[in-house]
Order: sequence, then C-alpha cells, then structure tokens
Amino acid sequence: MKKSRADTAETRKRIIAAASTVFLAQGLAGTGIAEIMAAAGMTPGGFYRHFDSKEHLIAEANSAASERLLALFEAATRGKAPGEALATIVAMYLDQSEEVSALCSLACLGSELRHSDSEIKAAAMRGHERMLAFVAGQTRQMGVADHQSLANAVVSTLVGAVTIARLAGDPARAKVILDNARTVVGGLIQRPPAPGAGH
Amino acid sequence: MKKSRADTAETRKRIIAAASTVFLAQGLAGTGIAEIMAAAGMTPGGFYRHFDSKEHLIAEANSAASERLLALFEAATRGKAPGEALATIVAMYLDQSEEVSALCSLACLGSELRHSDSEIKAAAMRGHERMLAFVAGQTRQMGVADHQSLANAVVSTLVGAVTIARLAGDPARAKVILDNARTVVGGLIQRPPAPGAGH
DNA sequence: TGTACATCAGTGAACGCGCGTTCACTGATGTAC
DNA sequence: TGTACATCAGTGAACGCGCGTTCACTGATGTAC
Repeated sequence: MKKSRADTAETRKRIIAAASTVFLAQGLAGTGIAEIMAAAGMTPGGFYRHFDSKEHLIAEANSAASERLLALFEAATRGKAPGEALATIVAMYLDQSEEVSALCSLACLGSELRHSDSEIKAAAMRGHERMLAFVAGQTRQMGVADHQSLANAVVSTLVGAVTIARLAGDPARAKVILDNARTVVGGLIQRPPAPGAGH
Repeated sequence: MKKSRADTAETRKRIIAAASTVFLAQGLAGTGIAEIMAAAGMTPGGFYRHFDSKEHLIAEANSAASERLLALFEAATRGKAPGEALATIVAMYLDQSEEVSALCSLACLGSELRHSDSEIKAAAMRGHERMLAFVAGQTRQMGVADHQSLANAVVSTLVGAVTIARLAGDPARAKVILDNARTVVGGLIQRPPAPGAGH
C-alpha cells in the first residue's frame, strides 16, 4: 500500500509530532518506537521507512519541540513592549499548567539528553540558543547593561525551576518553586543587577 | 564465603558509593547493575544480598549523594559570614570542574528522576529540601526580606545552569553559562530584590 | 490516454541483544551444645 | 574451649522480558512505453 509523496511527507510529520509529545512527557528511555507509532496511528515496522534509528527521531523531535516553543513565545509577545513581552513569556513558562514548559526539551529531558549522541545534544543546544536569543533580544531592547548575562541567567532559572517542579510529586511544592522563580526573575527584569556586581 | 557482619555493612556502603558515582556520571538508564558491582569489585549476583532491586539502590544512592553534597557545603562554609558563605557555595557549585555539581542529583539526573518511582523521587526531593534549607539559612542570616523566595530561585538557577552546561559539548559554551549564572546570582545576593518586585 | 511493471509505504511477526533478576553452589562465619 | 552444624555473602552462569530493528509480504502509486 504505497502512498503518494504528499501522504508520505504528512506521515513523517505526524510521527515527529507524536514522538515530540510522548518523549517530552515520558522521557527518552521510557518511550518505545512501538508506542510512538501507535500514537501516530501505525504499527512499529513502518517506522524505518522514515527514520534510520530511534536516535535520529529523537534529534528531529527535539528540533520540532523548540520550534513550537519559540513559535508560542513569538505569538504571545507580538506587538508588546520588551519589558512586558519578557514578563509574559516568563509567566507562561513558569505556569503550573505546564502547557508551555512541557514543550521545552531542556526542562523535560535535560539530564537524559546529556547521555545521548552528539547529534541529539546539538539539536537540544540549538533549542537553547534560540530561547536564549529570544530572551536576550528582549533584555537588549530593554536597555539592560549586560543583557546577555541576564538573559542567560534567566533561561537557567526557568529551566532549573521547571526541572525541579516537575520532580516534586506535590503540586503545592511545585507551585512554591515556580512562584518563587517568577518573583525573583520578575524583580531581576525590573531592576537588573549592576555590572560587575558578582565580584 | 560468608562475611562478618562488619564486612557485610562495609560492602553495602561500598556498593552505594560506587553506584552514587556511576549513576550521577552516566545516568540511571545508562548504568547497569553489573557495571556498578564491577566498580565495587564484585560480580552481579551478589547485588541481591544487599538490595531488593535497582530502584531501591537508586533511592539510596541519591540520598548518599545529597549527604556528600551538603557535607561539602558545610565544610567549605564553616566559620564564614553568611554572605561570604553563600558566595562560596555558589562559586563551588558553578565551578566548571564539576567537582561539586557532579554530586548533585538534581542537576545530573533531574529529568530522569521524574520518571522513576515515588520512593526515588522522594529521596531526590529530600535532597532539594536540604540544599534549599542550607541556602535559605544563609539568606535569612543575611537579613534578606523574602529569604525563602530568594533561596528557592538561587537553587533553581544553580540547577538549571549546571543542567544546561553539562549538555553543552563545548567547554567554552559551558563556561559562559556558568559564569553568567554566577554573575547574576552574585548580584542577587549582594542586592536582593525588593519585596513584591515581581508584580 | 492506456497498459505493464517497478517502486515503496505500511503491516505484523520474528529476531537478537542487553540487562535485571534468579539460582545452584561454595566456603567462611557465627552459633548451639 | 572445642566440635558440628546452620547461616548466608558472594560467584558466575542462565533465564526471561522488553525493545530496537529486520524481514517477507501486500497493494496502491508512479513511471515507462
């Protein structure tokens, strides 16, 4: 049952979309090819018509996830002033519903990606690069002196807070972690640290 | 070849110590029982005289890791003034050599722990609790208004920065991430945000 | 435009490897008398 | 204190399950003429 070229491309996208969702939710090791294919409405054997290995799919799924995350950031901040825009994405990312943070490979898969092959790590780091560039674009427009440092630290805080909050079984505990991160990052954005304050 | 009770207890500790090191370095899924036992100088079969399952060992290895991390923090800050003490552990944790951060379950295993069973997650969160208590103890003594919020955000930033830095294959990239976190956290400690600044 | 054939997406069973776990066995330690 | 026996830490081979991957097969699509 050969499919038309359009159908084939469509199927490939469907597999990546399914993989992206399931990997982020269940982890890399915790998700099997059969499960992903079932989520895409297919049987395991068909997988290898589209990808050479699970590793290759993981790399593509990560790229797709960062694509979606950045698209959300851009859609939510279009036309907003830099300060407001940054506050918006911080709030979105740290929202307890995890609608946004569940798309972030760094927070959902961070430690697992570290032990994956270099192609996968490179894809994940491109995601970090893009997120960082987005935040740094905001801090730069806000006129922050060392806008790169601040942007980098903000991204680290967001990723760390969500990583820990996802670990906490207790929603109340997760809320405290996310709320505190939001408060402190919010303060940081409104009143950036003086240059060289770290030493 | 039965061993004396002291020997048995010693062996158990040796397995936990080996497991703690190898798990943190290679990840949970990436480390087999046979490998841990070899690192402890034994063969796989002996494992089950000491532990019911890999899961139980993981929980104990995490507890041991947080024990060592906190012991390092305490040893390094003994007799120091709160501000100086906090700056010291931030610098230790964010050091690129990873001598200290390599002991932190949250940064090394964060996303993998999330999909482990609840006993393991509980052990990891006890580690977070202890680290948070240590940092909050410092910020409280420093007279920070909302010392709990600040401590929570500092811990999140440390964990996030190390998680991302470990992912980066490039040491220069890792250095930038760690340095920026140190600079911004340093500023935060010296000049804490005004209460309610986040909104 | 029609026809014959090659291509190839998808199926579903089977393979094979890795790894957690089990097991029969060994021999030194601890205990009962 | 000495002797006989039970206990049990550790060995190393084997088991068995899960999962990534392969494979023979199907049948619809695309292409050559």
